[in-house]
Amino acid sequence: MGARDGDDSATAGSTLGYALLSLLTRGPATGYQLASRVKAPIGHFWTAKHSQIYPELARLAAAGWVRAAEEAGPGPRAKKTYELTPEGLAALRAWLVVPPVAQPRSEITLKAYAANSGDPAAMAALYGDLAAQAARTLAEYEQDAADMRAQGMDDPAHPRFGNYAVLLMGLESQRVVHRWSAWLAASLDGGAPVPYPHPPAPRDNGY
Amino acid sequence: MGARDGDDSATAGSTLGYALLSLLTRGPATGYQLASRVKAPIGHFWTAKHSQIYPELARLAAAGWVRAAEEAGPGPRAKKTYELTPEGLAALRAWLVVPPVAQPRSEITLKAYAANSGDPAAMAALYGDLAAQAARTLAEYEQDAADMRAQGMDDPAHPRFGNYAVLLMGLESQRVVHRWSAWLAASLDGGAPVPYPHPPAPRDNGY
DNA sequence: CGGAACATGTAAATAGTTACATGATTAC
DNA sequence: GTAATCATGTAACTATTTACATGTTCCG
Repeated sequence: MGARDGDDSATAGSTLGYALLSLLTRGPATGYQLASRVKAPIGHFWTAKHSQIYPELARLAAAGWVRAAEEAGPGPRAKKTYELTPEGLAALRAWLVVPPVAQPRSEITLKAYAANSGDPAAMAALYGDLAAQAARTLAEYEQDAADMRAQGMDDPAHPRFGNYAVLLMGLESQRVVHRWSAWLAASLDGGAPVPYPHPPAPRDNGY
Repeated sequence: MGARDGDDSATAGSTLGYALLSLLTRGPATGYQLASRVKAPIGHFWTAKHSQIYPELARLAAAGWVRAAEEAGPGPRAKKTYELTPEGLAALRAWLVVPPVAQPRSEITLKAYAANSGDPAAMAALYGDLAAQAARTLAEYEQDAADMRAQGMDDPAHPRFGNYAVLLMGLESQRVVHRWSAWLAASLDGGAPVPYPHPPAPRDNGY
């Protein structure tokens, strides 16, 4: 129970709800716009289809966390532009400092667990492709990160600092996928142990 | 449609189903044992509760991908020990070489996206804690990896090579979480741009 | 004129979590 | 004796995906 049953201050939200509130801190948007905003950069770590977004926005509105302004829209229904309310911002702020519990999931790692049961050549080809793909994505992200730094987005005071932080995590993740997939492909191809290319540790920054 | 409707060769499985088949390649097990096997090491990348595992095993048995041997069990019901059938192994092998599509999800990265909306000191504390936790987990995994290498598990011919591959991905992931969380904490604490401590690239291995 | 982008919804199904329910054996 | 471990299930709910449904405007 607990969710949206009259008492707005005790209302609990879903992860997607908070993701939408986060997106609305960048400015008002329609459900349609949120569906595209959810693609970059946070889409690398959380996704949702419009069929999940629309009902969730209705719940957020019912809880008083967002407010909709209606206009005549292109299709048969009214276009609704949502904005964050002060209550929504307060709810978001409270959620931000709760330690996260959700476990990460990775299908490529799951497949690697059963590597012994697969055809070694076919699996080496799969992981070789994944490594190549990760290398391309990595190059893209490195360019994006440089552009962002040029705009001062690496400053925590910049209103879109969060975009930069998420991009850096995406960049690091692609780097890991690249290195690990390439190692796995080489191991399966060679049929003998291949040492993992651990990078030397960078200097410590005190944490 | 297509799922388990009579024609066993065209049967499509769920990701959890394939995860259970993978676990059964390590030997027969009860649902209860699979629920603990799913914890380490693949639990870092895929989890399931027993309430999801039992019905899924029933579906796999109906599809002919696993076979159950019944014995009198401790509780009111019979204990069922499942083993992989040749059809199950064939299905697993077919799934292994299909490029994965599932997007990764990460709640800590999602929270970082909204970093500007949170209290900087509280968020720095949260990410500092996450960095410290990741450092502890990392040390554990490094010990585990060394033990596995001592047992020859880094050889792709070793029957539990997959465990080693998954552990390496876990290790790399913790390294990234540690470095990135510490960088984020330092940025939020300082209120000014902090350069990201990118490690120097290790030598290339051809992929 | 045809297709892409804009715009919003619902229905049905699958996936996953939390809570309920039962009972033996073993270790402290 | 009481808690943990072994062992299996179901019910209810929440989360997510896929498919259905509608209609405009703008670009080529």
